Amino acid sequence: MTQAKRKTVTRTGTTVEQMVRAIADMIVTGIMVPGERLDELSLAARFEVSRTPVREALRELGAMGLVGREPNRSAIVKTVEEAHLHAMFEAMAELEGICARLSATRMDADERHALEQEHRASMQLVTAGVPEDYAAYNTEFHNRLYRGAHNDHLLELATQTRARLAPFRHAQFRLSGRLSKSYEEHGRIVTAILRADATAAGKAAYDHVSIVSDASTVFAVARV
Amino acid sequence: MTQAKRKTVTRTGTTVEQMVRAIADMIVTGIMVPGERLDELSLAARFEVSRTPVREALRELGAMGLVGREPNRSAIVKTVEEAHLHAMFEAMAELEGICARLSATRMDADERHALEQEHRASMQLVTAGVPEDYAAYNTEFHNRLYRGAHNDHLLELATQTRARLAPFRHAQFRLSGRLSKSYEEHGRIVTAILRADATAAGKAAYDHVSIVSDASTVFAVARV
DNA sequence: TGATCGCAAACTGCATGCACTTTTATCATG
DNA sequence: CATGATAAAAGTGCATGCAGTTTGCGATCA
Repeated sequence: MTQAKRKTVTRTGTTVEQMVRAIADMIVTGIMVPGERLDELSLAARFEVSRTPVREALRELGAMGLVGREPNRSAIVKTVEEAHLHAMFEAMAELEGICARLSATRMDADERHALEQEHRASMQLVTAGVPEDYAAYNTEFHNRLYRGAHNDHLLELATQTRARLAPFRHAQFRLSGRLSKSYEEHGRIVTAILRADATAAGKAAYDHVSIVSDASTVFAVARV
Repeated sequence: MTQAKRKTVTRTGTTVEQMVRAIADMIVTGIMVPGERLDELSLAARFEVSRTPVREALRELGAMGLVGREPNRSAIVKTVEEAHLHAMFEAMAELEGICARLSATRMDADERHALEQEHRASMQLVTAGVPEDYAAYNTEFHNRLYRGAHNDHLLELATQTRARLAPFRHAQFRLSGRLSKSYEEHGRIVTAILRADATAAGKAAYDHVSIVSDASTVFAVARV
């Protein structure tokens, strides 16, 4: 049968897909900074492949909006300039609002139960005060909201937008007090959803993201 | 397809970009039907290029969500199955609603004026009764709404979603009466925006898309 | 000194080739 | 006659090569 080459058959498919993920990760985590050139030869060397798969990966990253490409010019990590950053946070807030609103009426009993349980459990993380741990939980919380809307496309848009904003939201939980504030805001969202109060849920989620936006912008401006 | 040799520099970018556009167009206009296989060699022959740029084009179309790709398998025109179709229309409605709501408070005088003028002018298209012409105007109308929100990211999400839905919305204006109905609904949106009534604009746009959704679903189901 | 031109190195765009995988056609077997 | 094995054909994944474009740098000249 097929011998699993060196790249074992983890859920990653082709070489290109692995590279897309790897590069996207570097951009999103800030290892690669906006404006940085991504020349094909270096990347090929770095990943120990030829230029062909690198080119395909860059093409895909371009379509994803993470890198900019112009003919006969190196791909560059896209600068999310301030205006667009604000736009993205605003869009994110709207999307979260929609997801929460729909979740309020569409989540089934299991989903509601899980949401509540997890939220309660997260209180420990707040008191523990480890930003990384809470950030991980936070991501899961929001994903739960996106899934709760029972709308695959919305899930896709929200996930995609969130991924692009990740680098700018990275340090938010280090701000003093933000951790417990976040917990409180989550609480409002959870309560509204459990009550099936769509409007309240939507508003709570919208506000939640807006606040994050304010908190993060400082950071983003400081860094870029 | 006979003018591949010399690329007229100005108009289109690279070969790949041209191909992406061409293929996307074929999918969107229904020339290529969902499920159809897009094998690299045939496309290469068709466009008189080698497989390399074809592969890159398919990669990009995959990222755009128009074609599905799995390792070692031909790319296929994506079937937007019914469940997801409904999800996408719903998401589209939400996005349009947001754009209209934001447009109501953010459009500047020029934009408002242009919106109104164009809408008025479109009445002629209704009486003329040529679905293709009205469809073209309709696209422009909606783009105007997206831009009016003054939010690049939202614009991107809306454009992207709309592109994916295009094949399923294609025949809507052939339905008897849909043309003038559409005009009326546009009118409601325009009026609300000119009045800067954000809530009304949002609702009108949401409803407008929802109705299109109903009208198109019949078509989609019948065809797929 | 500084600006400009020209050339070579670096890099991208695309073609071609080969290895491996999937699909299809053929044929043997119950 | 259906079924399963199997080999050829078709197709994808990636490497390599070459031509054209961009870029960096040094020589030339005002």
